[in-house]
Amino acid sequence: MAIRSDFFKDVYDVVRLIPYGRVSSYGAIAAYLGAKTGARMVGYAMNAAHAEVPYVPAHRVVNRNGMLSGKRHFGSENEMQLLLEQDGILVADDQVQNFNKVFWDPSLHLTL
DNA sequence: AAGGTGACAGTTT
DNA sequence: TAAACTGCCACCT
Repeated sequence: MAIRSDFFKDVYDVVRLIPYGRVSSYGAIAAYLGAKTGARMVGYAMNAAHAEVPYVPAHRVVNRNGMLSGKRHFGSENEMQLLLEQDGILVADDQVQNFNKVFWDPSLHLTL
C-alpha cells in the first residue's frame, strides 16, 4: 500500500497532538473523528503507526480503562510503560495511574 | 470480490 | 461480580 486513508492520518495527527504528561483513549480519538469510525479502527491505525514518521506516541494511547492494551505491540512490553514514565505518567500493573487526571480528550482540546 | 481480522467499547448473560 | 457476546468499520489476504 502506497498511501493510507486520511482516517489513519487523522488518527496520527490527533495522537501527536497529545501533550506531554497526558494520555488519550482509542474511544476518545474515535469520537473526535466522528464516533462512527469505531475505536477498533484507532487501534488498527496504531498498528501501522509503528512505522509512521514522525514518531507517533502510541504509548500515550490506551483504552478507556487506562490499560496499556497495546503494550505488546511495542518492541518490549516494558517499553510502553517506560515511555509513559518518561512523560511523567505513572504506570502500574500495565495501567495508567491517575488516568482521569492525565487523560486528554482531543475533542475537549479542540472544542469549547 | 468476499471473508477474516483487530492496540475497543458497550450490553447482556 | 466476572465473563462472554455483539457492534463498530477500515485494512489485509
